[in-house]
Amino acid sequence: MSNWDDYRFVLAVAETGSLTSAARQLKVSQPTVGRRITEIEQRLEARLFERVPDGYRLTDAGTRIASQVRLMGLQAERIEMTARAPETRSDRVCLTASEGIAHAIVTPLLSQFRIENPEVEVDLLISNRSADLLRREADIAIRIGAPGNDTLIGRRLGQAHFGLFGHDSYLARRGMPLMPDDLNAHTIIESTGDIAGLPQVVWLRENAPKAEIAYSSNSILNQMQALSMGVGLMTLPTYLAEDMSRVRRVLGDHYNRDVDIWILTEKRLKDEPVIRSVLDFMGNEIQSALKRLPV
Amino acid sequence: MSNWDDYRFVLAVAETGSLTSAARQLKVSQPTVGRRITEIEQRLEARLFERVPDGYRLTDAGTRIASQVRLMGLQAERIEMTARAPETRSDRVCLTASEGIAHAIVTPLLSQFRIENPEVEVDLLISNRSADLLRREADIAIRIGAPGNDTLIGRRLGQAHFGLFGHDSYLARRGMPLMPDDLNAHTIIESTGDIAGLPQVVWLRENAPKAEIAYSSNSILNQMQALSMGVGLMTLPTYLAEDMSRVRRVLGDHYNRDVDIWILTEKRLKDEPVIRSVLDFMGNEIQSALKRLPV
DNA sequence: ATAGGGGTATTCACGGCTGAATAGGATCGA
DNA sequence: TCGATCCTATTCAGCCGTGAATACCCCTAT
Repeated sequence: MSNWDDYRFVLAVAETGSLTSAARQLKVSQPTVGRRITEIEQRLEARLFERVPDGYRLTDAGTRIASQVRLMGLQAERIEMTARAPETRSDRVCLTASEGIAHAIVTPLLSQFRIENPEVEVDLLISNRSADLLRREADIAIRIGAPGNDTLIGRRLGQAHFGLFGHDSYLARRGMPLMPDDLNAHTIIESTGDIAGLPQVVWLRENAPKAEIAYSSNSILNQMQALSMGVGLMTLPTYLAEDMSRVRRVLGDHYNRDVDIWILTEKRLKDEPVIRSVLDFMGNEIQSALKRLPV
Repeated sequence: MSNWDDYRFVLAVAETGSLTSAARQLKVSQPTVGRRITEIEQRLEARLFERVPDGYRLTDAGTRIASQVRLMGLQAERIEMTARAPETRSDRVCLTASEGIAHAIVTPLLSQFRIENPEVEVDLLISNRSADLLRREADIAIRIGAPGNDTLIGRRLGQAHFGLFGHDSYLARRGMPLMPDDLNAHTIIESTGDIAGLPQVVWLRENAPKAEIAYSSNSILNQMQALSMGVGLMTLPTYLAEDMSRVRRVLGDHYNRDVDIWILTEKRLKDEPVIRSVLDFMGNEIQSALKRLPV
């Protein structure tokens, strides 16, 4: 990992198509650009540019890398923006939760919260990446699993229960699986992206390696849409399943996973009164909501 | 915009807490690190570190910037990963669309597509950032707006129509707004995050600057949940509104925005047969689905 | 053919960045 | 109180990366 600045040169050459014009743009000399490029090609052990008579052209590998570098450039710009932007701490609280938790638990609670605390504005950020707190894109997170980082603190609110579900139309067509092995002859709805690594998802994938995958997405709510169209079987927490019509649980105790739900915040924020009020309200309400759930 | 490499130094000092140990980690000398830090502080015109007796500590501004720099570091790592990873092209097609389009249009079409093309696996990525194609996290995007980048090509599929909607329970309680000005006495459901800048969202914000914001989120489907609980008024495309019960349109022609829907892909990909099949199927089906929509 | 305008590769003097050395401040424990 | 041990700031010789200059390659228009 050395010299990020070289990437700036890659970007310029990729954009302008020649060392000379890249040098003009970067306000350095042409030999310098040339050297930097060969240097980074050696470091990455990959040929990024093809030397053509009228300049430098991206190779296939180079194209792939250049698109990544472009993002790095955007991030560099964002840094400068952040530096120039004045420090703001709004009286607005940003809460983040996964799609499913937000849909079934947080959104219904939020309107109640607003009635009791009309002066607090709450913004709900749907996201499955737990980096959001550290990035300061959110102030409070409701997540599966304990704080993984020591700048975060939190409180365990209870458990969510996951089961495997199918729509009546699917089950009528394909029959009801009775044992985990039966899943290999079934069709499932798969999770990808940020939610691909959740334990309940991994279990299904490992126990039904031969099952056909009919639909895969990073969005639980969209998976539920596919579920209710009878596309396949799907892992679902009971708090989402109980509101769906004509969907029933399969495999019962053979597929039964419990996960801990936590409410988290950054250490620095925990004593701010606005944060505190959301933290306490949401914590208590979700805690009792989780207790009411079927197991 | 100069010398991205300085950010690497910022990161090291932020992590280690002193010039000396950062120098050790970066395998350069302590004065070099010190110079680079003061240099970038001057460039950004911001004090990133506080000089404390036992080293350098991030200031508040520094903390904000450091978290951005960390992302740049992740991106740098990703570049190196990309460079080392062998070129792979799976037979899986990744499609990306916004939450709402995915929910109402793409998911229903996907099961049909699978029946006609059982050999093609399609993965659906829900996202509102249009960078996904450039990042190569997805192969095909269905988006609002034309390709903004010349490595992308696409085809216009038609228009979606946006209106302002309220739930019966809300309208009974608060009355029906008749003119745009009336909105200032109403409560609205607001879009934040990636979808905050969409034209239909901006229109509402500008035309109802005094309206109370009852709920704000980056997820349309969660906003719809709030809408159906009668929390407030909300901007919605007709393809989502038509499936909601007890929700009716307000302001009629006074709030009426049309946006173009496009299907996009990267130039290099457009001739791959697998991509082609998804592109054609989705393009045609969405095109005729959009034509059937109420205006 | 040939001149001219695009480009890259190579050379070499030089200026700026680097690092070793050093001075000096703060804290801690004997 | 003093030495040890962290740390930063400053200095200055030396080296490395830079840029002007140049050779040369390729293409095109005259």
